[in-house]
Amino acid sequence: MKERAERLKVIKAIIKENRVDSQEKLLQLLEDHGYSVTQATLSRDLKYLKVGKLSDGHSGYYYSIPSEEERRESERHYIQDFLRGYVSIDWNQSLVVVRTFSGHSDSVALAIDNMGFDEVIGTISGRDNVVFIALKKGVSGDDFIRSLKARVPEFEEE
Amino acid sequence: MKERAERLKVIKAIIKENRVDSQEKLLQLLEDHGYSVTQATLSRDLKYLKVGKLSDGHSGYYYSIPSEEERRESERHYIQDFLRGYVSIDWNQSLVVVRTFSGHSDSVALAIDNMGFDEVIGTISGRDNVVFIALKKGVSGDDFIRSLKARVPEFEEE
DNA sequence: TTCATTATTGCATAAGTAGGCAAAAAAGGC
DNA sequence: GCCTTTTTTGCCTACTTATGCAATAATGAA
Repeated sequence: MKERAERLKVIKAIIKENRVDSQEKLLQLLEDHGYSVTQATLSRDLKYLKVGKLSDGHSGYYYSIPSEEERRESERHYIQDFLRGYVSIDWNQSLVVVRTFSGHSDSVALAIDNMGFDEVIGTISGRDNVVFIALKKGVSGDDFIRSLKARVPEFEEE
Repeated sequence: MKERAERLKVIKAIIKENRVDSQEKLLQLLEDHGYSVTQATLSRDLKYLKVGKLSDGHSGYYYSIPSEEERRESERHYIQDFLRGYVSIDWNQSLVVVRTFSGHSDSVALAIDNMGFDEVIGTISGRDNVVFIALKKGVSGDDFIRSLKARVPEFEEE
C-alpha cells in the first residue's frame, strides 16, 4: 500500500502551506484532501516526519517540517562532541564504559544523552574522565556498539 | 517579585544544556536549582520564552530555545509576504479590507493568519485581489491597524 | 499608607498527543 | 496461489500540555 507514503507527502505540503497547530486541525485538512485517518496515525506520521512544534512568536505554536540541514546539524553537533572527547570504549552485558580525554566526560555523556539512543537508560560522567552508559534490559553492549557505529560513521573502537 | 525573571533565565539555561523532553522533567531540574513551581507555570514560562519542541531525529522530541535569528526570520518572512502583496487598506468597526496586487490575496491572507494577531478572528481571500480580515468582538479597525504598524514598521496606509 | 490595578501562580480540568495491543493490510517466499 | 512475516492502522487509554478561574503578590498612584 502506497497510501501512507502519499499521505506523508500531503501532510508535508499541508504543514508547509498552512498554519497547523493541532493534529485535530491537520485531520480536517487531510480529509479535505481525501485522506481519512485517526489522530493516532497522525501522531505517528508527524513523528516519522520529525515535525517540530514552534512558537510563532505571538502566543501560539504551529507544526513545522525541519529542513534537511537542521536535522544533519543537530546530529553532527552531538557526534562532534562525542568524537572530540572519546578515547576508548569497553563494555559488558549491561554497561558501557567510555574513557575520555581530560575534562570531556561531561560533554561526552551529554552527547550520548542527546543522541537519544533507544538502547540507553541513562549515563553518568565520573570525576576521572569516564562515562558509564547504562543499557536497557535486554540490550547488550554489542547491540549498543552496533547502533553507535551506525550513527557515528567515523567511530572506531579503541 | 523578580523570581519569575530569574526563573526564566534558569529555564533557558537548563533547556540549552540538557535534553528536556517534558515539563515534568523540567520541573525536576528546576527543583534541583531551588525553584519550586507547578507544571502549569512551566507551561506558561515556555510559551513566554517561545520554546519549541523539536525532533532529535531519532524517535524523540526535546525542548529548544529559538535563536534570535530564527524568531526574526519567521516574522520577516510573513512581513515580506504581506508587503509584497499589499496595495491599500480600509476598515470599519469590525472588518478590515486589504486590496492586493493581482494574485496575491492568498499569500496576504496567509501572512495575516501566520502573524497570529490577537485581534483577528479569521481571514478570507476573495477571487478579486481582496482580503477580508474579521476582527474579534471589541476590537476596532483602528486597534488592528495600530497593531499592524507596530509589527510591520515599513507599513504605511495607502 | 491605602486603595486600585496589573502580574503571577496554583488548582482543577480541558485539550492535545502518544503508545500498547490486536486486527487488517501489504509484502515476500516458495 | 498460499502461507509467513512485516507494516500499518484503529481503538482505547495513558501521558503531557494548556487554560479558566480565583487567590495572592507586586506595582503604582494619590
